[in-house]
Amino acid sequence: MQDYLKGLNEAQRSAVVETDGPSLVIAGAGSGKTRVLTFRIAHLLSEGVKPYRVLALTFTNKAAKEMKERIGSVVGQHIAGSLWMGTFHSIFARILRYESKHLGYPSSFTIYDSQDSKNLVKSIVKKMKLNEKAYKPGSVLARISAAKNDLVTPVVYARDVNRMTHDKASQMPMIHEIYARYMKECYKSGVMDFDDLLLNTNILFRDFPDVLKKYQDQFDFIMVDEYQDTNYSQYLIIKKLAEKHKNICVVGDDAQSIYSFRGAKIENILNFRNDYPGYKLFKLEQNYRSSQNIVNAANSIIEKNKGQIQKNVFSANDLGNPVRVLKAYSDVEEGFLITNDIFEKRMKEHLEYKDFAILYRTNAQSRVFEEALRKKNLPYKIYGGLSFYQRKEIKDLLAYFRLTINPADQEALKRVINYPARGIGKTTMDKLILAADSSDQSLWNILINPNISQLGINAGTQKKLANFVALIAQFKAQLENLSAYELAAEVASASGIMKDLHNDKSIEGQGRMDNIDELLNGIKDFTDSKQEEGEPAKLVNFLEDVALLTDQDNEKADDINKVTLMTIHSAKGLEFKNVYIVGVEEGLFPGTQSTDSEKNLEEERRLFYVAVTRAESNATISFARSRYKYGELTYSRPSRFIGDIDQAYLDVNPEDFVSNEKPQPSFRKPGLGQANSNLKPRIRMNYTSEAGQSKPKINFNASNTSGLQAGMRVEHERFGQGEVVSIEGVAPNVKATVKFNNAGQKQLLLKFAKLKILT
DNA sequence: AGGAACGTATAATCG
DNA sequence: ATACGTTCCT
Repeated sequence: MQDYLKGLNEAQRSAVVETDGPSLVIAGAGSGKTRVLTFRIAHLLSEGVKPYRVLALTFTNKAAKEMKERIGSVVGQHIAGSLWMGTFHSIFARILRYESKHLGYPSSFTIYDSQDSKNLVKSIVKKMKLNEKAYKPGSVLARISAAKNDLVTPVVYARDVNRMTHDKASQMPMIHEIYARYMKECYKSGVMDFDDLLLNTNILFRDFPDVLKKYQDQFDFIMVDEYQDTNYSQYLIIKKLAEKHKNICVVGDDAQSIYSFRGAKIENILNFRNDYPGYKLFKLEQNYRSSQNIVNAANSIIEKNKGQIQKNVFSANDLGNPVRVLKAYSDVEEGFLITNDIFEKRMKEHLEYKDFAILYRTNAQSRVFEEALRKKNLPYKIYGGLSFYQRKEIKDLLAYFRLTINPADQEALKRVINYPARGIGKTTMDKLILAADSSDQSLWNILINPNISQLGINAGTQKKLANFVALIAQFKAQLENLSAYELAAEVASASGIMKDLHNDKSIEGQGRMDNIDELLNGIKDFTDSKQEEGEPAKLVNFLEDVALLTDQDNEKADDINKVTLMTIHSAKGLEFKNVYIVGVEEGLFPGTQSTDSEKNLEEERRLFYVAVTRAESNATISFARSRYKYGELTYSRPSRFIGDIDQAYLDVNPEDFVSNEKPQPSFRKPGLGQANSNLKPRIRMNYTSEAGQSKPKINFNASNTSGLQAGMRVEHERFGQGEVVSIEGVAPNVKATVKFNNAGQKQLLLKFAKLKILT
């Protein structure tokens, strides 16, 4: 049973088996951190700890899902399935739904994404008649977010001298007031933003000790991954939950702390010893991922930072190749150089596309690489940027879903009340909003109020409003009866979205239609698999998942073997054989915003460290002497970070570093690159190539499973072939446990599962 | 009310 | 460069 301990080194093994009391695991890059976490949880479970008494917080949903599967393969999927494992946001959203009544929220609260938040801020600024030039929604929101992450409420904010001085200095003295109104509007609309999920959890635990006690009792063991990137709000939640049993294990690496811009406090990991005296310290220092050259080069970078936890990361792998530095004259040439290199290396070394990743500082840099890759016909996938769920047509449909679940959701209402066009315009909306504000009610309440006729809206428009209300009410009435897919399909057609897109015969319109199809297919998949596993598969459940998705959670099956393009931030935790770090220039990496303080610069340097340590065999750094920014040609010098790398591990042409030479604009031949690059519609490959991919195979005919018995071989549409382990339950809720060859062990409800009996 | 045409501000990193 | 907002016209 304890075979899994055999493959671990000594430090890893201690970190796995010493589960009592507080532990701090300092995990250097590539040191097998995920294995340790996985085995530690599996170890707990195999010792008889109940899965629902284990809370494990990860950084992304994807990480949680993968870890769950790995744990499941040791202890069984059904056990792993009952773990409280997920991101902070998803776990505490779940708790907040159970406990929402304490806070006066509906349990069906919906979640604003950052665009919704921005729109709300914008409308508040307008209402307050503030200067819209000075109060940029993004900046205002950043201040509000920072306050929330520090658990500073609007009242406290107004008394906080530091914050107020800061706001005055940046010409936005009224932020505290915007903040107060923002909170009020969210409350009124029954919505939370991302930060609220954590803030409200804190409020819940602070004001309702019984509730806190319940969860303190429940969670015997708590584990937190990427602890160096937790903010104060997250820190305090964990601290309170761990207070009773004190079985808390945090894992992290101070050298990889890269999220201070969203409130992460590197101090949380540095001060762990003060919070939990008597803690055990485990240091994972052997890097199994990268060659010696890469580890050494990375070490020489991070050495330039001060105040770190002492550690000695080393590699016992091959020496490997030095870190290579490439110079390009322009951003376009950079694209060609890198893609050529990938093309040739793949041929020469018989590698696969998935062995290559292009990492950049900002999403805006992805474009030239996309174009270069496309010209060379190399398949690629992009993370970040405009994700699938941020597309207009998708957001429109999701807004209908949100409104169906929570009609008070104001941003959702504003978004779709006149889409597809139904003759409800600005004038009408202004009247409604005025009424909502003066009576302190949600827009929806105004709409369903019989006194609506007194608002001076003409009879024709009133009729249109009534129709809209009836439409949403009709959807709402079906929330319980219909599955997620059934209701979603109904909403898509009855709302008129399908018809509207169908009428648009342009290429873009066609693409939008495909996207809606794809979303519906995704919901179908969601519904099928939840039903098969005997879990709720209503629209509410789908929306819950979608609201908290990250870029990385959208990966498609046939996206696997492609070149990866992503920001360095999203590459954290991942690894690739060959990594290209591009745009390593002053003013871009480090960015101009980061060069003003040593603290910011150190974070940028950690980011660079993270980038280099993603590579297993080869790391290549490139910079361009000129590039387009905001549509303007700019010139740049190689980044100071390149100089941070010890020359011994570097392969660079010294001539490229004569950085004072005058850049030569003539290198960009007009007509090449930029000029002819707008030939094709800019649709991302990873979404175009597989519209309809998830549609059920037509010729899969499921067998009648009434006579299914343990030991039989079966085939499943998505999970492939497997063997029935056991059958339990009485009709119609018979459940089969099936061990699939590739997908692991699953429990399936026979009334939903489509299984073909093979033997 | 709703669309076309024009002007302008904009892109850091994320759940 | 382009996405977004405003203005103007129907």
